[in-house]
Amino acid sequence: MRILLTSLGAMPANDVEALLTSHAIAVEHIPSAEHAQLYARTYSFDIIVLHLASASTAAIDLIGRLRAIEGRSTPVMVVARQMAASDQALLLDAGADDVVMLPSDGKILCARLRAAVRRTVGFTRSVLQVGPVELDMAGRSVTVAGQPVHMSATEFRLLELLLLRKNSVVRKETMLHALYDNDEPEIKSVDVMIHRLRKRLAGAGLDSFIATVWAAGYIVRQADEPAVTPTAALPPHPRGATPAPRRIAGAVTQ
Amino acid sequence: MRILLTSLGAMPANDVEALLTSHAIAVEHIPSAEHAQLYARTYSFDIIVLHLASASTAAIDLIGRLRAIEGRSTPVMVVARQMAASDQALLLDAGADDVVMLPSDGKILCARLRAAVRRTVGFTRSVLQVGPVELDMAGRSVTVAGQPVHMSATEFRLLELLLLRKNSVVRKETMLHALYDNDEPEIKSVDVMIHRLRKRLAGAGLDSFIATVWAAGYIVRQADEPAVTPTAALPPHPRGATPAPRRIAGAVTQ
DNA sequence: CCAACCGATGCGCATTTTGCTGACCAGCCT
DNA sequence: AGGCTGGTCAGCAAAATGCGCATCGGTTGG
Repeated sequence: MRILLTSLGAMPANDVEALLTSHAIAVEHIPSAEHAQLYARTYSFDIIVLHLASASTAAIDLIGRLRAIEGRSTPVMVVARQMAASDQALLLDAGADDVVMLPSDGKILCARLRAAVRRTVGFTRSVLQVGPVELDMAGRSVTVAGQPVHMSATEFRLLELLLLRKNSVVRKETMLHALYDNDEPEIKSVDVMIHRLRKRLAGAGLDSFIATVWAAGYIVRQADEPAVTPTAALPPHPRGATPAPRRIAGAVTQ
Repeated sequence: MRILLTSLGAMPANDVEALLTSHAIAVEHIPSAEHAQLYARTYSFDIIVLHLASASTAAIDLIGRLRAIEGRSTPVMVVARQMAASDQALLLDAGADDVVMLPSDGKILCARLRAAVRRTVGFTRSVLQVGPVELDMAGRSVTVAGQPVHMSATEFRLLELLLLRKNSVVRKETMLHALYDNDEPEIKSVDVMIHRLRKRLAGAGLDSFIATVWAAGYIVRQADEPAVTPTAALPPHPRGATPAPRRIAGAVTQ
């Protein structure tokens, strides 16, 4: 964990440094806030600890500037000796991730440092991607090669289903069951929805993204790791490849 | 801001509830931790406040389970009356986002709540900013392009909800639950509220800030940051499918 | 090798679902 | 009393959906 420790004004942060180092946490102590900004801009830290005397406007500005550094994700923790409650609230609202009053227990300070660092990592947006198609589950949006593509609700859910089950055949009955809670329409509607979905994708310049598996369903194949070119590698039809004449066995998802 | 308040064991959290409500923060108080888990699984909250007596293993388990609910990492704040430093550190390392000792100043508690919530959704200050819109969670004020815009209480909470959930679709049912503690009105009221909120923003010269996602809800999208997308450039494809509608409808980005 | 068959595809229309907007009325707080 | 707020309703507009029908294409059996 890389920690940048600095202070504003004439605050000696030596005691804080001693407290942290005594808990086996290495800090980089830059006494001048100006230098600290340069430092944080050049190198990357997990957290910035700011030793303050009061909640001055200069301090609030500094918090804002430190947070804005490096893709605005570095957490800032403020330590101070004495501070009014309203000032603490002010600093928190201004962007400080935590405010700790000194003297503080070393264990707590370290745990708070870890907590602040842990929080800022891990922004995962649920995006399914297969080839040029990206589907944002949270934002309910689809892009093909970066271009946004409009989808109706059912089309979206259908594409979501196919992407979740990529590389395996999805049967029409499965789609019907997944798309409708109850009151399922005729199975033919699935064909129509597939057709409409294909038309949407074709409108974005993407053809044959959803493949038809005859008498089984549909499939979206992941094309990454292109050791073999799937377009050319599709044999017309291996005549004797299917020993079972009527039932097609294979990777069929329920 | 949607807050779930619960406690472990026989801890009455009524004083915490009173403290928060006295600061105009609405909480949902579920006395039983078991029920609270079910509740958090069903609805989505911005933060879970957990009233503890001590750092028991049950408490640590509960924190882990609450955090893991529904994929979305809901922040958990622990409030307690007295606790050893090592126990506080334990809870923080177990996944708690903040630990506050009671009695605490209401201002600080609220500011810490705001800080914990905004961190987990990607904001850096308690002033939520998306495009020209700035919403001050602490000051309960809204500005559009620097100009203050008056909002009613419901409109403010609705906008706050949309901003906290930026880039993800908010369903109408979620809004209904977030806007009303009990006695929910009909779902159609959400349409009207959105309409009124849009009219406020339009009065400040801002159009199509809140986009409709058909059959799903509403969304506020943040224009993507200057991060360039070096996607393989596809030749411009002929498209006549999207004739640029007057009103943004459906799952279309931007 | 050919033809019949059956599933897949394409298209258009009528219907249903969903969203938008203005209006009305009932509380509530000045 | 009067304005602000908030819930409900009705009418309208738009999007989405289901289905019928025609056609295409592969599979299969002779």
